[in-house]
Amino acid sequence: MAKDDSRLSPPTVLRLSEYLLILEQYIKENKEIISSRELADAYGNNANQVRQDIFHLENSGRLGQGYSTWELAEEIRRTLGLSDIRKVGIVGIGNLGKALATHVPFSDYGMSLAAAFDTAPDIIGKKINNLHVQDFSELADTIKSKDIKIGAICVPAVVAQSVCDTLVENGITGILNYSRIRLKAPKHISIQYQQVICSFMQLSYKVSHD
Amino acid sequence: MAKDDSRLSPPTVLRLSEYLLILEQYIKENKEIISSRELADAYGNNANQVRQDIFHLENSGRLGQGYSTWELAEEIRRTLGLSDIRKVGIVGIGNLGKALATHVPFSDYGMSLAAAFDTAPDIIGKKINNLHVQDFSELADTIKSKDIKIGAICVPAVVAQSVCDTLVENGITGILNYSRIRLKAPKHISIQYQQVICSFMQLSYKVSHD
DNA sequence: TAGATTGTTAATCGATTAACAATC
DNA sequence: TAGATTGTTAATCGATTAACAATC
Repeated sequence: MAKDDSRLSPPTVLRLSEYLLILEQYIKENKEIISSRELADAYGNNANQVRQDIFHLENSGRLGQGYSTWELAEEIRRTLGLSDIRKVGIVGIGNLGKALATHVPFSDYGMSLAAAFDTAPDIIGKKINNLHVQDFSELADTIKSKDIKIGAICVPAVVAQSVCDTLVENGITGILNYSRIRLKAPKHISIQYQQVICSFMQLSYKVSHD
Repeated sequence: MAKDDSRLSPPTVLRLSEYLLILEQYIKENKEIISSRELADAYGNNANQVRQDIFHLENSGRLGQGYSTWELAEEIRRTLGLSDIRKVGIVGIGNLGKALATHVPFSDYGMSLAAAFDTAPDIIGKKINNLHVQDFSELADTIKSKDIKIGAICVPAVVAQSVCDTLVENGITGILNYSRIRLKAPKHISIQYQQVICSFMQLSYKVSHD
């Protein structure tokens, strides 16, 4: 039964995560079945690509009958490593950090927000999403004791690298970087860049070529 | 002189925008020259790819001598359509919208934040980054009179589609979507999805395969 | 000059699209 | 059964990597 374990390509991983959002919508509306055609229409690609993506999962739909929305959602979650709760920590509770902490539905997608850190005295101790913002100096202890493996960096550029270093020293293996600099880290650390200004620039290019 | 005008590929456009951030750093540090090797080291890819990306620009470095940081930056800006100021409007001034409005350095990259909208009475009228938050009902008039072409949607999922429709009706051609739903819009509208939870999921996959 | 480094073509690799037999 | 739809292979397309002559 075990399909060959080779890595999924980044574009496929991205699309699978986006399919999941669509599936949740379907599930909420009590739709139990979705075809590759429907999913493609909702996503904006084509049925061939949807099937090819799903083909890489270990098991999927029933020949000729479409996919069970919740079975497919579950399978995507499992494949993305979201079956046992992944704990996330956010460093920097400015507007952006606050937005992540309050609006990202971690628990709907197999994750949990386990800690939030800042250095500003007027923010430390505040409650946010059932969590007390902790002093940055407690970071090392907390991420070790809570076994947090993913960190989101939402601090100003000048301190981002040092925050990164601290996270790495204490066992974080995945970093989501919202700061505006490239981070240096050992190769075994996965870094995902999420530079807002770059999205606007990409859009600018698209807009100017239509 | 005109190089063939064919579109740059999305991965190339993304990288170019990211190179620009690195170049700005170099320029700030008064470094005038950068080699493909250095840029690749800073970015985390290889010199071949850097040169291949730059090759698609109309003009670039000097054979054997590396690239002038500011000439290359300027050329990237030009290519991405950032030479004449692109006006951006943000809809939804919650934590996320506020973060975009206050922390994204639009003006450093050939853009300008020209308007911000919300529906909450306690937010409307507030000053944010030299801009008064306007009532959503003024959106149509404002984006037409100010000729805003790019809109960022930072509203809750339930109203995102209707905001999108309003933007499209009034001449917006590029949309940055931070809401958690897929938007339906005419084909000539460029939509860039920026779903935060999906970045976390991608990271989860990476982390679980190391 | 010699070493460094670009511009550019060619080769490789990987992702998307197309096609269709198998199945319900 | 016939129509719909999947699983899966093959063909196409595009992006990355390698290589090197040209140039400073």
